[in-house]
Amino acid sequence: MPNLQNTAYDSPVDVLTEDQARDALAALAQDLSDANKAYHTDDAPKIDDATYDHLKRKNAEIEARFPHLKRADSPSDQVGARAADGFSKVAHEIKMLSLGNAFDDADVFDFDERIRKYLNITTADETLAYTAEPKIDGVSLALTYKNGALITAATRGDGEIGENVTANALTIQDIPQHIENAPELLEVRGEVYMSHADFAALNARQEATGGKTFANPRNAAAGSLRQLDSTITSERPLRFFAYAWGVLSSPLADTQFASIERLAALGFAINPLTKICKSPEALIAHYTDIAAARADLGYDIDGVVYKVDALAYQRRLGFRSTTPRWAIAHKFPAELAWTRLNAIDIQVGRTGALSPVARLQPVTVGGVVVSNATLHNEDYIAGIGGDGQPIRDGQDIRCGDMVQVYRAGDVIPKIAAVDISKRTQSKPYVFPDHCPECASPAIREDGDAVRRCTGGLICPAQAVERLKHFVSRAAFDIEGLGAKQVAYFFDDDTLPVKEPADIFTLKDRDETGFTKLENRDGFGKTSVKKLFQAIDEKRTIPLNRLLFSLGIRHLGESSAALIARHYGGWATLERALTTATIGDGDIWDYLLSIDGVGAVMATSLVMAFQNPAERASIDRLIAQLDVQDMPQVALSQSPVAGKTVVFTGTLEKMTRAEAKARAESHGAKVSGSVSAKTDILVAGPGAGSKATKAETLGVTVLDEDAWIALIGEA
DNA sequence: GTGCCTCGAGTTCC
DNA sequence: CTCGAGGCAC
Repeated sequence: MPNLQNTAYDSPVDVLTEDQARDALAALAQDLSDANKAYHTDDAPKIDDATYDHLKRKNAEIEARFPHLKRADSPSDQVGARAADGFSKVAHEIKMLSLGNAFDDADVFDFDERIRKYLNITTADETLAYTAEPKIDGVSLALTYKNGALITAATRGDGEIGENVTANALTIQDIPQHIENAPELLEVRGEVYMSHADFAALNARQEATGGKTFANPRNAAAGSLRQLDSTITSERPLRFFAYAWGVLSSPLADTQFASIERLAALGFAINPLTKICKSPEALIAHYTDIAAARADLGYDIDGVVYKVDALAYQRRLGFRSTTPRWAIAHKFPAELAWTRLNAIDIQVGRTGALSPVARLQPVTVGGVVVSNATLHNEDYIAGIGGDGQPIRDGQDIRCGDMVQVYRAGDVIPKIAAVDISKRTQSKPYVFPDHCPECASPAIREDGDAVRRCTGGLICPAQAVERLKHFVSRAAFDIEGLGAKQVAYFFDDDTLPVKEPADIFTLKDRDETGFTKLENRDGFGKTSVKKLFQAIDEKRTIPLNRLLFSLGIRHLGESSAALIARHYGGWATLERALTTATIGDGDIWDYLLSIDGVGAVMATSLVMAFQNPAERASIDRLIAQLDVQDMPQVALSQSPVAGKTVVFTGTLEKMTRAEAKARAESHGAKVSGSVSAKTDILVAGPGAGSKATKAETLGVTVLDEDAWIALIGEA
């Protein structure tokens, strides 16, 4: 809590005596540090943003007047404090995607083969070339230039929305503020990084001044780029390599390599190890060269990126949901570390899944201290992979074992191997067959890898996880009511929140609460008022979010949206699912006719609405809400939007997969066989029975050129 | 039945 | 980020 008895907090700075100022700075350092800690570690801010900013400004004012009183632990030097609140958001016009991964040579050959198959290019044909360049281990940044002037710099964020760090980017030497002879609009993408030498010097400096040291150059680069005060960023030796582009008013060139060279000509640093390779063998050779040079580069890299060189091919290959088809990252083998497995704990998830977690003797792997690792499931501990094949040479994992840890994808800690020569436990780990939280039997269904608690709604662990899911970002996303808070209310005897509906009755119940919320530790009048306001705001909720929030098994964010769009409103959806029969009838058939919905999902959905206890809980929730209908989907402009299309015969201008992907991007549905539902048949040479059938049914038949003209593509 | 591709669920550390 | 499972095309 702010140290309000300290009068300096409210006194004008210019009347402070030196002693008062010294006290005030000490109190501010303490309060701001507490606030940061609460904000970051407890997920429960003790003071609101306005107060926080006020205190921080006050601190800066006092320091400005009494520079010699500035403390070693001054809050103005603190790294990462509430930075996320400080930057405005920037939407990426073209999404910043991640890349698929290759871990060995075979994956690289597969990549090449996939591309050749998609484009219908044989190995003998040398028109297919790739670029290969080191994958810098830093922070991605998108720089937008208008008429040659740097307008915005945005971090990747979630790929769609990033943070505006323009002021900080302007302080980076490698990033030109003005460029000549550039397209009117140019978005340059690349990586911000810190060299090993600069990283070591920075940490030494931080240590000397009592500042925070960084675990590795990437964290240092990320932390420096996200400083709210750009004068701090300007003192950090950040560098930048350009490797891609986003929106452009005119093309840079017609190959990847030439485009990057063009960026170099415009004044951007590009990586000197970028090379053209004409075969997977050449890619792997360059990878080996880069791996050999890795230690001497002077900056961190975590692999080599391969991209199809011809932009025309890149365009044809297009994108999968989260990655481009025309690029892949060939990763270096992960760093490994040995440590002791102290215990195996079992966590219970929202769906009742029992997940084993390894508690490890903390160990540094890849610059980060790891103390937990996922063990996935029963079979994984026993040494059996998902395909039934042995993993870790079939070795099982026991408590007390020395295990080798790595971070999969440089993030998730996993166990690579076990040293059985150091084993002390003579018996294999026995996976519990009862829920550790509610003691209900935990069973494993046929063909299922996970064991699940059968307690359902009565299992407290499941109930809490369901609530956490309910308030999560893609569901109700109530500000100030995160996982920590829901768990707090779940265990609170005077104001219990046991199911979603209880969240919306909190305010009324608080009126009669024994110790009113605003009088409790960690809450205040303002924060409670804000919380109730945030809850009220979410009483109006779109159908897709509501459906997702219910936490029905097999129904994730995108499937919930799919179902919501098909039914449009709560009343329609509720009526249908309440009266549906599993495996039979019109409603069942309709559910299965939705592209992307199968029997498993449909069963799960119907059961949730027809299980009396679960249904009662849903009804109590709905009584508190105003569920919004889904907006009518804006149909694509294309003349083929909503039409069902079938391709037959030989396609000469594109492959099957490509034709399908492109038709779908215009809103058409592609089917394999001609039926009464078919709108258009695209027939290439050699079309057989399908063409005949189409004519009988009166379906429009087009040749490939006519189809391309129709969808308006050259 | 096999082989993509996408989604869902669970996980770690900052 | 990864694995497993669901859904669908071949």
